[in-house]
Amino acid sequence: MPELPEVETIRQDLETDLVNRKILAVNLYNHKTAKNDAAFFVSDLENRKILSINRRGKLLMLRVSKRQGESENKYLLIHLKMTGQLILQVNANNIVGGHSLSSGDFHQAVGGELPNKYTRCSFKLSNKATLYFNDLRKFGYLKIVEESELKKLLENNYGPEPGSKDLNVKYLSNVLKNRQASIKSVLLNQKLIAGLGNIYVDEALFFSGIRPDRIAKKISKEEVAKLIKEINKVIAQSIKNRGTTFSNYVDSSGRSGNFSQKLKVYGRAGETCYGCGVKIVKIKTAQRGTHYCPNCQK
DNA sequence: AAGATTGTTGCTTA
DNA sequence: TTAAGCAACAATCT
Repeated sequence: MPELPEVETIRQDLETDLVNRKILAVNLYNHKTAKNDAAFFVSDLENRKILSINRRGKLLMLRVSKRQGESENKYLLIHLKMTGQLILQVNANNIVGGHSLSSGDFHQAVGGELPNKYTRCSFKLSNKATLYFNDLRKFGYLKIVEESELKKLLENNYGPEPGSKDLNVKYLSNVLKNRQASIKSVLLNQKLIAGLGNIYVDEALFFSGIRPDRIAKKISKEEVAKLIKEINKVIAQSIKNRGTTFSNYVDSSGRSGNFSQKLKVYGRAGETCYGCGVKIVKIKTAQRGTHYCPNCQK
C-alpha cells in the first residue's frame, strides 16, 4: 500500500533512471488501466521524451515533451492505489542507473518474470530499458492530462503536503475545529492533508499520544502542534528508509522498503508496546483497521 | 466460505 | 453547501 514515502522513493529512483529517456512504444495490456481512450493513450505517448518526474501526495506526475504545435505541457499521471508497482528493467541484468541491486532483501515483482499476468502496461524506452506498470488488483491508473487539467485536479483534491509550511498549526486547527469525525478519518482525507494513508496515520497518532478515534474538534492546540511535528518526522524518517513494505510494496528496482521494522503500532496488534509494554489494540475506525496503544495514547 | 485487506470515488443522507 | 458514512471497485489471503 504505497503512501507518500513509498511513492517518493519510487519518484527519486525514476528521476535518476527515466529523465531524458524517450518512450519508444507503449503496450497497454489492460485497457481500463488507462483513463484515456486506449488507442489515444498508446499513440499519444509514443516518441515523447520524459522531462521530469514530480509527486503530489501519492500521485506521480511525469512531464513529457511537447509535439509540434502543442501549446500546453503534457503529463502522464500514475497512481499506484493499493497494489500498483513500477518496475524498471534494463537489459537482462539488474544494474539500473549505476546502482547495483544485489544488496538488501530483493523482492520480485508480484507474479514473477516481466511481463506477467499482473502487468497492465509497459513502456519501451530508449537505451534498452522497459518500465512495467504491474497491478494485481487493477485499482491503479495511468492518465495523460494537459497542464490546465492537472492544475485543477491538484487544486480540488490535494491538501498541503507533510513537511511543507502550508501544513501548520493555524491551518490544521482550523480544519479540525468544527469536525465531528474521528481524527483518523480527517488525516486520511487527501483533500485536507495529502499523502498519508493507513500506516502513517496510525504511526503519527501513536507518536503524538492521540487515540485514532478521538473526535477531531476536541483535539487541543498543543496536540495539533505535536501532531504536525510527528507527521513530518515519521514521513521524513520513512523516506530516509526507502518506505515500508507491507504485503507487496517494492520500489522501481524490486527492492522492499526498510521502514517496516521501525513501525510502532501498525500491524502489531496483540504485541507489546515498545514504550510501556501494554498490548497494542486493533479496532476499526473510519472503516479501516486501526492500531494504537491504549496506555500511551489518550 | 465469509470476512478482511485498503486508496479513492461517488452516492446517500442529514 | 458541506460533512459523514458507506458501498463499490478488484483480487487474494486467511
